Amino acid sequence: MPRKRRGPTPSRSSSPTIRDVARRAGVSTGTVSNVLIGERGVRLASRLSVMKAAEALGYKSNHMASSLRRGHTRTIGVVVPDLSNEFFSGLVTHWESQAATAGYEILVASSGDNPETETRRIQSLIARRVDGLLIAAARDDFGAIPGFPGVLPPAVLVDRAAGHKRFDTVSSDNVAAGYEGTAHLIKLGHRDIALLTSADSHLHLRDRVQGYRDALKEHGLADRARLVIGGRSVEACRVAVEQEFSRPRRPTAIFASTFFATLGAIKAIHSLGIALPRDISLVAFEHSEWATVFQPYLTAVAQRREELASNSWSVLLDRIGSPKAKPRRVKIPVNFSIRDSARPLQS
Amino acid sequence: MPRKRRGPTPSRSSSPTIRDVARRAGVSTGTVSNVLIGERGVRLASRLSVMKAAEALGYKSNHMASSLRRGHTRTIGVVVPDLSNEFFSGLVTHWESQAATAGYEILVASSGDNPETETRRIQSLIARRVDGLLIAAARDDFGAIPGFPGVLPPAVLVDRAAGHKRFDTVSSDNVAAGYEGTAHLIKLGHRDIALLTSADSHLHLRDRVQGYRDALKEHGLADRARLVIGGRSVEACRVAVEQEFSRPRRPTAIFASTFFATLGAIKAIHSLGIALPRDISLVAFEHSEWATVFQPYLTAVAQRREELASNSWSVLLDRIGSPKAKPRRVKIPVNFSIRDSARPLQS
DNA sequence: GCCACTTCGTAAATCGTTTTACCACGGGTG
DNA sequence: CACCCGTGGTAAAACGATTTACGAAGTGGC
Repeated sequence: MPRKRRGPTPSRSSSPTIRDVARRAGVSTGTVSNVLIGERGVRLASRLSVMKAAEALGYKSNHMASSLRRGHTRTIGVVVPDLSNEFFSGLVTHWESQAATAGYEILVASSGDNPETETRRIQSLIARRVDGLLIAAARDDFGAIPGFPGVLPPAVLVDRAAGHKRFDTVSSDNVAAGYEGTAHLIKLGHRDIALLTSADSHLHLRDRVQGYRDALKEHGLADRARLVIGGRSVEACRVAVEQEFSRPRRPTAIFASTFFATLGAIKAIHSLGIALPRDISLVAFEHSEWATVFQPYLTAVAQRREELASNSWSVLLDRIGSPKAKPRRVKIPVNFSIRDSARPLQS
Repeated sequence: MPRKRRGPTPSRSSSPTIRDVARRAGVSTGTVSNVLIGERGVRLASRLSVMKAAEALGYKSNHMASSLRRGHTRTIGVVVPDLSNEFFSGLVTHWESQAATAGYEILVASSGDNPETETRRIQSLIARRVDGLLIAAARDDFGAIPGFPGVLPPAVLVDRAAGHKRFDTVSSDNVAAGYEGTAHLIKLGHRDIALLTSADSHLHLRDRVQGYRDALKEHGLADRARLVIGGRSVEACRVAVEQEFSRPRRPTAIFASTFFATLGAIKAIHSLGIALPRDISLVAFEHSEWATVFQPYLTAVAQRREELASNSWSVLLDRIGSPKAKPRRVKIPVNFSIRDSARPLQS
């Protein structure tokens, strides 16, 4: 009783659908799908006519519909504290390129290093049913979020929250970073070394402090530790350094253990009228092309962004492939480059 | 004859659906939808029970399904040449924050400043049915892409391809930028001013050159133009400057009209052993926090990233709202800051 | 008491794919 | 010739939401 036909659906002005293609090629939508996806064999004649029809109509598969049916979106959510920080934009750049070659797209979200914002942004990405999440977390205690670990899609914690119990993590060896920079300064004869950091709230920052302390202790300088906690801005770090310098015994070297700390320390040195590296030595944390034009050329710790990115990407894909596997913990060494901003102590 | 029930669908381990919520609350899915969207009135009792059920189940609306039905994705595609360039990552940062507050998400794609890659990436974003596109284009002639202008969703061309006929455009006033920097150097007494640029292939770069020429002409120096085309990397620009300095009459000032040009010029100046700003003056293009610690403090043109970003965002939303309106062309002034790297010419 | 109108709810259609279940057709085999 | 099997095709059932069409109450006016 085929009298009562399907509603007209008079091919709206919007994109052509698989049905339009099927109609034009004189086959069913199933066949069109098979041609386009290549799951099942299709006779050459039909295949050709489908392809011609698709071409003629300028057909583009609707990703929404396809995702809905297949149950995955081929989309990865990326959450970073601050995209305008070159370290994170570098990570995202690498991820984007990995994604593009693997047929994925990435949704990026900024947390502003704020746990509440981060939670909201992650929720939103989950609602969009991302296949996976790459997170440079704003906090170390990820499991504590109500209802989180359960419904979270496969996720990898990058750079932050190393060694979390329930997630895969990929991060730099921050303890070694702190150790190496400090040991270098000690070897140059420095005894009063200030470690400048942005905050003591994050594990990865505390790890750098740990490395600093380890190096001091190893050289019998444990009681010489001078921890300066600036804040999460260049200005805050500058102020902190200036204050430190107003105290009785001035440090002869500064180890700036974050990007903000690096810029803040340099600013303070300028404003105090001290000569770098003659009057003070500096070991920096940096990721920027600017560092190559800065004088003196900075002795610095640099994280291997590319390795961090590519490792976390493949760990995430593995995790998507086998959700049940035991969480992995990848640690990436850092590069330490000895250049001109740290000099032997003049006695 | 309700004997033959619907298939069981025994609530897989994955996310709960609206049907699960409906079942638990003892209402229909339509009602649940009405509660959650708030389109139609629902009695308080039902509303409450729905909300309780949704809460208990941890229900999160499936964005794919909803997009498919509603015909929009609340997703904006963002295409930039290079995300690790601070200028673009700054734009994306602002866009992301606008998006987050407006309930959108952004898909980011890098073109590598390569037209073919750009086309591919845009096609992919279109397949994902983004509601709009923010594009810092890799080319000026956007209409020439086969089959493009037709199926393209609402799009705004940002920073590049200013004044395109068929698209909205938002960009800096590059002619003014070129003019202002040059005029400043002329005012300081310089007559041999080299303009260093990365390429002559892009309109926005040619505009800066235009401003440079305008300023020269206005001061009767039209025949003193020295255009140095470096390349799209710091190194290429450095080499170009060094070559320029090996020619008979050395310039007394450089106007670096891109980010790469700025870094390249500084590197060249260092390697040539010239003193900045004593022996040579420099006007830079910059966007980085590093510039604030660089000495001498750079006299520089800076684009207003935030205005660029917020303007393009709202133009895009307008365009989505009224697709038929005439293309708009927004031009944003630049900031020119006189600081220490350009000095009066010593005669 | 009857009619019109509002309010609230439901079933089913729809969005555009993919995939399942089934069928028709030939060709080979025993 | 009967049977089986592989191939290529189709109709229809998903996927999970929104929205339409319609019906059942309740309310108020006359």
